[in-house]
Amino acid sequence: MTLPREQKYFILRTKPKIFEEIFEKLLTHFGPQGWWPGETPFEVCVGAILTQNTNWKNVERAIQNLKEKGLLSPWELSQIPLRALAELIKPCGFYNLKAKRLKNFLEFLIEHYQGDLQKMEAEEREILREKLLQIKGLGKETVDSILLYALNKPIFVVDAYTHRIFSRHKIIPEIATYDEIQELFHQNLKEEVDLFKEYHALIVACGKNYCKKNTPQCSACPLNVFFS
DNA sequence: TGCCAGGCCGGGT
DNA sequence: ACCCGGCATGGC
Repeated sequence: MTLPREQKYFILRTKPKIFEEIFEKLLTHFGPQGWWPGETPFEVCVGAILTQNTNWKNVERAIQNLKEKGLLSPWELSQIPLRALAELIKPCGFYNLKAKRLKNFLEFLIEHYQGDLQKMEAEEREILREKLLQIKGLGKETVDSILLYALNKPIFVVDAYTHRIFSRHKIIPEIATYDEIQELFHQNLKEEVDLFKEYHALIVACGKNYCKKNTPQCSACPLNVFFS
């Protein structure tokens, strides 16, 4: 796939190293982020599902509730009734939906890997990705977050911030799809887990602090130096 | 007060 | 193949 649409926007022609340069600029500005904010791979999986279209602060509350009840492990969490689970994760919103989605993921994890994320990690990346995408409620971003941050697979996580920041700076077209954006990162970066982890985290930092939805001018953004 | 947040699904064109 | 409403809480 080669971004057949709107190729005129494509800045790589004149700035072939732009993806690496942006990473360096963000890293210098924000410093290392050390993502994902979670103590265990399982907590990362739970957080990835709960944070769908949701402020991370609210997700922290939900996770804290689970932690206090000692439910933050696959077997424990699979035992709690759906209704009770929904009640516990209420602070993160969409709680009925997300309770079911957690259950769907747990069912898959236990059925195929006996609740052992290390066994899941042993799977080949693309095979596992396709399997995870079959789970109802897990889309590309959620699955890729789990693959990268919980299972250490080299795959780039694309999110709303990635799309907004890179399209706003004319690096990608507004209509670019998830797959197209992801492929650009893969084509223009070394395929390293730590790089992918840090890069996505830095994009989120930039999106939260500067490239906000309602401030299109983005005046203090450290990336403006590329387009002055 | 209203808009936004680290999406995804299902039904309708 | 897109497009859109629904899902829901808490922060600013």
